Amino acid sequence: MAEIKVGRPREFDIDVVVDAAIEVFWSKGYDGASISDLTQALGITRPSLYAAFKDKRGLYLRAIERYISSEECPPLVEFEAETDIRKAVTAFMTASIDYATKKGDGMLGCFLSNCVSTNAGEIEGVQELLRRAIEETDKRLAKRFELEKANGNLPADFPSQAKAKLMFDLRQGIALRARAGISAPTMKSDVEQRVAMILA
Amino acid sequence: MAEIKVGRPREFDIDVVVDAAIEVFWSKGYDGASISDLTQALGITRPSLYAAFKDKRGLYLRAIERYISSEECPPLVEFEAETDIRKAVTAFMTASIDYATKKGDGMLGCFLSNCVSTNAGEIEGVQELLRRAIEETDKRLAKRFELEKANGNLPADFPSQAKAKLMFDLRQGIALRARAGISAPTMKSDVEQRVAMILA
DNA sequence: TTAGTTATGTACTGAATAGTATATAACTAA
DNA sequence: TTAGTTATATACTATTCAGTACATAACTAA
Repeated sequence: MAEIKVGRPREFDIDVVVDAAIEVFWSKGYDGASISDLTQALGITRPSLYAAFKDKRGLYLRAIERYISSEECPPLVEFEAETDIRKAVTAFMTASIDYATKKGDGMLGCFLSNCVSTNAGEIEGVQELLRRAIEETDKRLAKRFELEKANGNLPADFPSQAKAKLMFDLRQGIALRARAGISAPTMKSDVEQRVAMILA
Repeated sequence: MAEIKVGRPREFDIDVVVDAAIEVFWSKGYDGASISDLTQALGITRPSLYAAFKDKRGLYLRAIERYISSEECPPLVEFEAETDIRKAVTAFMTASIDYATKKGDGMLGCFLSNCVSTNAGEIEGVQELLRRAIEETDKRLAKRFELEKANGNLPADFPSQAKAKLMFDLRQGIALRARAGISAPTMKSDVEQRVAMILA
């Protein structure tokens, strides 16, 4: 498919704009974020927004897709980066807490957990994206465990799938607690115990 | 405080109305639920709504408070009702899955997790209510474990607090998965393993 | 240059929004 | 009965909303 460019080029970087949209949706919610809120935060005009994303829903779906596919999710990245499996699990839990609490008041928790999930039954296409995000994260976590098993660092009967889901689900609890204003240090007091449990 | 009643009495049961409001907010979200949506579902007129709850936010806070304080939360109630602790934990997990998946499409998951949490940073008073809800649930769960310890059904060093939070956090994962359309049977395949882990 | 194409800026539209004014109905207390 | 009080019903208002029309600016291809 040869890309033939004609006409005036777009004046903004679409990825930058979508990143900004994530922030707006995250802090205000889908219904709470008006087009004016968005255009102001994204630094583009209304017609540009509609030309690039068709409508508000189009921008929202695009934001979710970007959030899912980007390698930005710190807990997951840190889990995969740490060489020692115990340290990796610990990093996942710690990063989950930090990520959920460090951002501004409106962006506490997790974009998927505390924003997207609200519209899963309301906006066409959201539920599918959310489901894909969950299943892919489960797989990524389990993959690492399988690798450790192959290397003999985990017992052969280690239930990678179940443990992956366990870690994921625990993270949702952390996201909700962060959203409720519960502090990082409070949550971190349970990390060590949980890591031991996950690897038991 | 002697209640002196004067004038025309309210024609609707306020608790019934608030219950209906929970359903509307849960399925449409706070911003997504219009006053017209609400009055229609509650079967009352606009002026009645404003007279009884001051404004939309007042009704929302009232709905959250009722959801928290009511004994309706099935997982918690079943956890407290079962006599055997292992069966009780199993009941909690199973009921969490059933409760999150059995309701209509808009009401999947959990009202607190998948609706209220979205507005925690946006509407004055919501974060405090959410936090209270979490802390009280943690306490209720831990209390049961402490009771079992006193009766010698759990080891003396059983970390009731940590286990309570664990159960709560797992439930949030279940709520999110339900919201994403993941089925109850799929989630139930992990219950036995998780129960064993909680009581280990 | 020039024709064709696309993005942007301004200004707008019709619909939906939260909240209210006013009149009336229905109750209580005496 | 009657005066006082409160809920309801209808109808409204001012605002905000998502989405768009139209003119203009800026680019590409030739």
